[in-house]
Amino acid sequence: MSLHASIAAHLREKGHRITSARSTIIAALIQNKNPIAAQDLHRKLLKSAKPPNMVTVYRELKFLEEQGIAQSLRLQDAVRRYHLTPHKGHRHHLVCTSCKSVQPVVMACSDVHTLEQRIGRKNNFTVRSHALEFYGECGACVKKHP
Amino acid sequence: MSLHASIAAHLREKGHRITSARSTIIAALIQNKNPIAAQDLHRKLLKSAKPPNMVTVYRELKFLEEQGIAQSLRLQDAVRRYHLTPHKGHRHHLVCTSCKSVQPVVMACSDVHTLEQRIGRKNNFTVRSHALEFYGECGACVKKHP
DNA sequence: GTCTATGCAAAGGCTTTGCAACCTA
DNA sequence: TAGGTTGCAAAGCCTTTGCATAGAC
Repeated sequence: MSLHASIAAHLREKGHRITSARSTIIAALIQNKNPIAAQDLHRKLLKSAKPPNMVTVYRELKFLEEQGIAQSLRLQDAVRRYHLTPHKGHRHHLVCTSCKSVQPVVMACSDVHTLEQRIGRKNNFTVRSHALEFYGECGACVKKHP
Repeated sequence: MSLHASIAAHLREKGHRITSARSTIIAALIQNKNPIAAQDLHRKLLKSAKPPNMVTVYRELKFLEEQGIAQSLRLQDAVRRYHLTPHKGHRHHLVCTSCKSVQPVVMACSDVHTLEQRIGRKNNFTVRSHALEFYGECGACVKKHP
């Protein structure tokens, strides 16, 4: 069963309907591995057979997050970006300050976890999760503007 | 010379004026060590002698950032928070998901820097800076809701 | 046929901008 | 006095909400 089909089955099981908008959006998320903003996703879908409304994209992404199928994050700009929930581990991000691309990095968090423990104890704070982003320039942009 | 006076002197030197709004806002930033949102700062200043306008607070914080006196950051909510530029090092943050407080943690970034190098090489990405936030519950909130 | 999901319009929250009046140096 | 600053109003951007209609099952 394809990823799309298994997500659809999961939703149907919960009593949700697989409409063309929903299907299109899920497909786009599967295809697009990097976190993407609602507006950008909508722009992309304008080329599709039956482009869903901007509002629908917002609502659908929020819905998929509630269902645990997608996750969202915000970087230093105020924009919320969504990506499929990875099967395991959690992601950190490489943000190119030049072309604004956001790229997930899957990596072991063990170093950060050690840090978490230390910081938590020192500050009387119970750490539940963390977010780590690296800002800089991606390979392509370094080539363009050396 | 107090911190406030030295900031004022620095700005005057650059041809800027020390108005009552500016002075009030700088004083508030000095007093308030944790990152604070424009709206919250404005609310606080309503109690002061001559409360500056909301718009002025926004403009002033942006100005102070341009002058290198303040720095801003955004967490997972879309709100921009400002704090004075620390003399050395850079800060990471403890964000309480219960009371929404944001607390800076000064810590050595050496571990993260090592990570930076590794990640950068592996992904063909030139890392220039990073942001690390810890989400969880502060001591007070853990006590309240155990 | 039922009830979820969609589209449209409008509103909401945070932040920025235009412009005339104000006030510091 | 001159020019940086302020306040007011209005607009901008991203996102959410209300409500009637459309469409999946």
